[in-house]
Amino acid sequence: MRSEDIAKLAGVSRSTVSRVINNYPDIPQKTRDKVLKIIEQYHYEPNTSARVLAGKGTNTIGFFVVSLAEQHNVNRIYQNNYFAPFVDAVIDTANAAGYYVLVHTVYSKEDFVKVKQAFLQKRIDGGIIVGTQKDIDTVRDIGGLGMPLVLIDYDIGEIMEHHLDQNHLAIVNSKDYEGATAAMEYLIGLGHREIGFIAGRLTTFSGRQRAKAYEDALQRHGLPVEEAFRLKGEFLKQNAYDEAIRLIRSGRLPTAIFSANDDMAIAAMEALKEHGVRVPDDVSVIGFDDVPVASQIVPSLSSVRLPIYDMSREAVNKIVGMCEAGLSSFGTSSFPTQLIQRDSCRSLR
Amino acid sequence: MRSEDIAKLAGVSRSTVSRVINNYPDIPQKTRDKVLKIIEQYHYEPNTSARVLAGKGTNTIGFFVVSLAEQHNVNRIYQNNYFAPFVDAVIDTANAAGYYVLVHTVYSKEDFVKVKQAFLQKRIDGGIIVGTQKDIDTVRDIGGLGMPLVLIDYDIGEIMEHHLDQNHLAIVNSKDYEGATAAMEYLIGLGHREIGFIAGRLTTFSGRQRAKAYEDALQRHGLPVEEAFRLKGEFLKQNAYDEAIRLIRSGRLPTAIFSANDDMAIAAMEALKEHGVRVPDDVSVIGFDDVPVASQIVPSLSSVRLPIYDMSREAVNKIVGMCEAGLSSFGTSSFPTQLIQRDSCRSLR
DNA sequence: ATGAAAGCGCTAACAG
DNA sequence: CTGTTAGCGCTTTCAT
Repeated sequence: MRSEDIAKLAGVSRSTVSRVINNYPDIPQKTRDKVLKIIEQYHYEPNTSARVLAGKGTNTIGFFVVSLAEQHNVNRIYQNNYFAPFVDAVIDTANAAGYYVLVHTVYSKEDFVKVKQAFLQKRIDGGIIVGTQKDIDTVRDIGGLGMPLVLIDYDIGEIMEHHLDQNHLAIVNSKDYEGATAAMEYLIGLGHREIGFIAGRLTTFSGRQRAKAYEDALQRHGLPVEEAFRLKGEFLKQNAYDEAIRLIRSGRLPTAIFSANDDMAIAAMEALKEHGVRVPDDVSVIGFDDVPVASQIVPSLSSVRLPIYDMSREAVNKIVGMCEAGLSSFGTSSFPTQLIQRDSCRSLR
Repeated sequence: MRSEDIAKLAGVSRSTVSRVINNYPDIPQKTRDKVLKIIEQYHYEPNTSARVLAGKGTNTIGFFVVSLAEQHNVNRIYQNNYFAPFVDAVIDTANAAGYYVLVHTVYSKEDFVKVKQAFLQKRIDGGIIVGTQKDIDTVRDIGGLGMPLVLIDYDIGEIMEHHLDQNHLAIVNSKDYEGATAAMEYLIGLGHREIGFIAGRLTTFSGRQRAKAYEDALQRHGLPVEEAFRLKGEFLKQNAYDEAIRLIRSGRLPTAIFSANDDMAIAAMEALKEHGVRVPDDVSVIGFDDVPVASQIVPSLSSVRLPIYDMSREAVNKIVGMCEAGLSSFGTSSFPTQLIQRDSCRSLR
């Protein structure tokens, strides 16, 4: 069933059918109804490819989840408590806005060609990327295509510095620095002076912000900076677990550990537990992200809540705005986080 | 940049460019290289809409997640431990097979028109649906379109009974009946005779299978069938929590509870804990799905593991097979489950 | 207010 | 082996 068939059945021309479909104003109600009736009756739906080829948008956005470090992990992002909510929230919001969503995962540099192709082949009107590495090439590559792009968790400084075209680019972040600072102030307020840190991927903006907040807090309060207490977790459970074991074996433990995300905090807690170190009695632990499990484990994990739903909605709104109105809404939206106090931290006072 | 531009630059015709792109055999290496070089050089990518319009496939599959009961829950599927892994596994597998994935959520009957449109508008070559209700209309509607369709968790009996065209339809299930039976046998083997059940949505195939296995097990062992021990959870945490409270207040508890999924089992455990009922000391609990959290809570939850990754891969393989070769691979693939014993069940002997 | 016709970028007979 | 040509189904000037 093509528009021409509808046209014949309704006794009009294809142009008229097209006008009805696209809600052109100068068309009498009578004609409109006549055409609409046939369309209904035959369950006609215009062919998307033809419409796109004739100049319409695809009404589809791409959502790209970048997780380069997890390349060799079979249970990949769905074991990752950070990305899953973004995927769902973006889909929900975009669907509600009448957009289809093409979701693609990026585990390797090569996967990026698929992302680029999605744009270049005109499969999507615009795209959202989450988890981008501090890799200006990639951003320039994709951003240079001149198509609407929203980056979730990216340093606006990078963009400015490299003079990227900002007309179809937007950034959505969370206030990670503030959130991490809140976590540190909380621990310090509880009387902790020896505080360890499990770092995330420093190639991500949030990873760097959280690390910097840790360092700044120590310095601000004149607390000791122990290299041995600084673990490299890369946002991954396994790494955090291994590093925690190493720390335990070293014989010297801090009184508190701030982890750059909950997944790693939980992994570290497992390691501690297995070695007879009690949380929070011996060591306090606080995470980041406030993933659903955080409240379900024992002891429940204190954390910093990330407004993932708000961030996702903002990202979708921005991309839709750019796709439809050609709105060049450059700028960073930064969403506040919230300290969630639970049972994994104890006061030393 | 269009194929014509490439043609000019390479000194050939558009057809030749097309032949190179589509890997036609009868084209000399020299010509091929010449064209390929220009394509590389200009980062040319053929316009998907044009290719599709000219008869090619979209190389895109749709993945539709149906969760009708959660319509009014803001934190929807990403709070759902059952769907999230499917989403990710399908995307991963399809991406690896060179396919793009259009993901859409269905929370209401109206959302189904979006699903139908995705097919009718030729946005996808085929689709996978998970969570379909026992609603043959929907299946007939979508299946009647004549496009490749794979249903995850659906009763093949429904298909047969209604004489649906089976040439482009396949079903992928897990052995829920066997899995639920294993869970029941496990509890019974531990000496439990009063066993409660938290039912899932009986409109889903797995929901019905799990319920039937419960009933059959009781009957087979001549155990009492207490209506009061049969809770209606609809696969939702909140319902399970509320029902558990009701059961506790009734004053009579079974010695064990089999929950049709882990989310509900965990919710029930919370309710029990809040009312001073100890698990597994007072009541043993076993769930289904073996979601990641199951092993992380205290006590760790015994469960039945679902081979989500295998099911997803099979679904993708089937859909890809049907899309590419026009393979009419009708039939049901049914994947075995695995009983996972943890700390939430105790022996009464 | 509506129809005719050109064209979007590509593929696939058909010729040669 | 390669070029010419006719669509694929729709939108959109341009006429009328």
